[in-house]
Amino acid sequence: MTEKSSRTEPIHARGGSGATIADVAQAAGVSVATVSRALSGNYPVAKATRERIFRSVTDLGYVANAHARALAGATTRTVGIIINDVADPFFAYIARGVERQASAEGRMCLITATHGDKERELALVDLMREQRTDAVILVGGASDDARYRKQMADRARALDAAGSSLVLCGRPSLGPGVPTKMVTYDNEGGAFAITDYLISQGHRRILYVGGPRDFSTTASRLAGFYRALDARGIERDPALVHEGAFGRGFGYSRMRELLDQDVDFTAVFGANDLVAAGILEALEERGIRVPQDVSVVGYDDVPVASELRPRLTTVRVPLEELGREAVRLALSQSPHDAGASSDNTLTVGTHIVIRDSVSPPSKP
Amino acid sequence: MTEKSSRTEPIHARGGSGATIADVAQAAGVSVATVSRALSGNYPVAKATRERIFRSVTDLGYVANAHARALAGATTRTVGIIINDVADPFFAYIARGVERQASAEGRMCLITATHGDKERELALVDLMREQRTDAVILVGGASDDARYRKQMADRARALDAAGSSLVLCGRPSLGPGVPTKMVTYDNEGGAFAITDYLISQGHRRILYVGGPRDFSTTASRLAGFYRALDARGIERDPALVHEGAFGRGFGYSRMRELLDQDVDFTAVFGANDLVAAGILEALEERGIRVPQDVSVVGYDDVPVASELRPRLTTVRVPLEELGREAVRLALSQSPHDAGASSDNTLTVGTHIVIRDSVSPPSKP
DNA sequence: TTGTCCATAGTAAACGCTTACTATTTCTAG
DNA sequence: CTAGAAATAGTAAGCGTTTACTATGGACAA
Repeated sequence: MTEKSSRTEPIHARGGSGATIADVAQAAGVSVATVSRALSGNYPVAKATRERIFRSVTDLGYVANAHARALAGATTRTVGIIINDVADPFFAYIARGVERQASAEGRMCLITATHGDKERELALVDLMREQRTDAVILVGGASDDARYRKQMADRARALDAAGSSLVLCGRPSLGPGVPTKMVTYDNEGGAFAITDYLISQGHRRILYVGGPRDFSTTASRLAGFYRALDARGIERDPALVHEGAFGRGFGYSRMRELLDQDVDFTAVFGANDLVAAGILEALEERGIRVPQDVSVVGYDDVPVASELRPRLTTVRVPLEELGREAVRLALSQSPHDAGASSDNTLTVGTHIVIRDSVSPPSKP
Repeated sequence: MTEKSSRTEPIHARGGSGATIADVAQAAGVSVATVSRALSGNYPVAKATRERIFRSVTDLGYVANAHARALAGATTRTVGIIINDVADPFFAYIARGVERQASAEGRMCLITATHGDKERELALVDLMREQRTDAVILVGGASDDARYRKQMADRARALDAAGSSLVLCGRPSLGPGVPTKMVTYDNEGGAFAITDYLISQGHRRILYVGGPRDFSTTASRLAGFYRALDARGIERDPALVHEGAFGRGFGYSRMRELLDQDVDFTAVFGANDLVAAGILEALEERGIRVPQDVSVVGYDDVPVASELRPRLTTVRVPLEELGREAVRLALSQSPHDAGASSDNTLTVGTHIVIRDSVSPPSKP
């Protein structure tokens, strides 16, 4: 019996942390190596021995120390996900997809929130790096900032060097040569489709409200919006485009202002469903009927869209699917993207769902 | 130079995991101990040395290995939270509170979901135990099952023995003597208040719909409901109570059945807002006006409640606050509850919020 | 009988960090 | 000037696992 294995009480007496593998080994009368093998099952252990070990495990209520395991072994079986806000349905559904797929692949899921703070986002990536997660999934649009891009690219490289990977989910590439994987949805296409639908119903003066300025998501949706106008030969009118923020509050207050200013329009494109909800509220408050007097559409198709009255016509984004795919891609062995679009970037489609908030304009 | 410090490449060449503290030490020309001290800042290090070290750290893109740190040091700076579903707003708001408070206290947050599976819940507690989280927060009602209770009690003891703690959030105690902390909200009181409000408006025949049978949350809400009836001398009618599930779908389908059966009632108490949303939908479908023909109330005051038309009168539960408090309590040094209610159990209040879904009954 | 091979089990060296001791300077007081 | 106290650095012993090597004892073939 060596000195080491003879200790019976922890040296630092750290509040009596639970049983260790050594305790189990002692109780079962075998070496720690044998216990480790019996537990991981990747090496033959005699049946009788194994049973004795398992009995000791339950008797002692032993669970392995994940940190020791991570330190000694290879992988941590954890994926990290960074979102804006846990309670925002857009992110919550993506997180659900990530959580489900991760747990289906036997991983835990470390969820953190940036609350929209870019610096915090960078810090969180580092935190996940410290945790040695198998992958880190970065969700949601990104602001267009060169310094930020460079910093994130550095982290992508560090993650890559450590055998992990950075998955960009619904946000633009960090540039060629930066080792990332990407899963996105057809933002521009959805915006095009729903704008075109509005036009096909006879609308010509369409207000675009919401979405932060210089933000990738806003840029794509606006691009689709403009493309639809251009395709039908409708002039772009800057007075009709009102960026600002995502969120119900923004939709409500900006719509009120616009109503006060007597702008001429027959339909409103809310940058997302929450903005559209705010728009609907402002409209309702002024006694303007939807869709009889003005039509409204949103984007994302989160549950509010169908709670609203009238039910909101919007663009469906397969949020949960997006999260699932992000994990699949992250955990797949495919090499990272090293530039030109390889199969490391996956795009899921969007489509419009027609409900009750659009009709032909009353004043044609 | 010892053998150990002379190694320059990792023995297992594990896909080139990032720089280690030894690399930083070498680059800065000091010992690892000094680097460790400079980084944690809990021991004096000469200014020049410290600067040299920090320079090497950024040069190498070094971040500490959280697992090694957890293994060597005391705490993991992580709290675990177990909820039903990330995308259910009830849980999402609690999770947001947890996430915010945890990050305010410099902790990470491990979020997992049970999808309503009791076995999975037990397994998740073990997973968190493996992760050696500083605390594990268990959210939401629990089913009343002796075997389950015993198993969870065992885990509470194990967690306690390991210096961590189990926080029960919005669920009943595991019994006297089990070391847990609790934060709850006044479920019964809220149900009483809103039922009493309905009665004060003149309602006598009130339907109660939703909530799983043998579930702690359902039990408390029903208790409050009954207490209000009793207080006003209204007879309890079993035909008016319809347990089943939380969720929009249940509210919708059960309400349809009830409507077909011609049950006599003037108001409906939805076990939560989602159930109430389903109820509203079924009512709308049949052309029954709310609140003119029947009044409806919900519980929780999640965002849907104010999206609905009519806006739902409901009971406000300070969800985010609940999550925050759970973390505060978990991380506080107060000893665990060892039986009789000590200050380890905290109850936050609920109150009704009156909106547009209730009016006096038309047929009095 | 002897030599081989297989099934099991044990030994001990990492993994990357923290921290109790120890060692070396450099001050500061007497 | 010098003893003793700071201030600053280094050494090395863990922390709880995994796993490459070794060791042991039969079973089995020759």
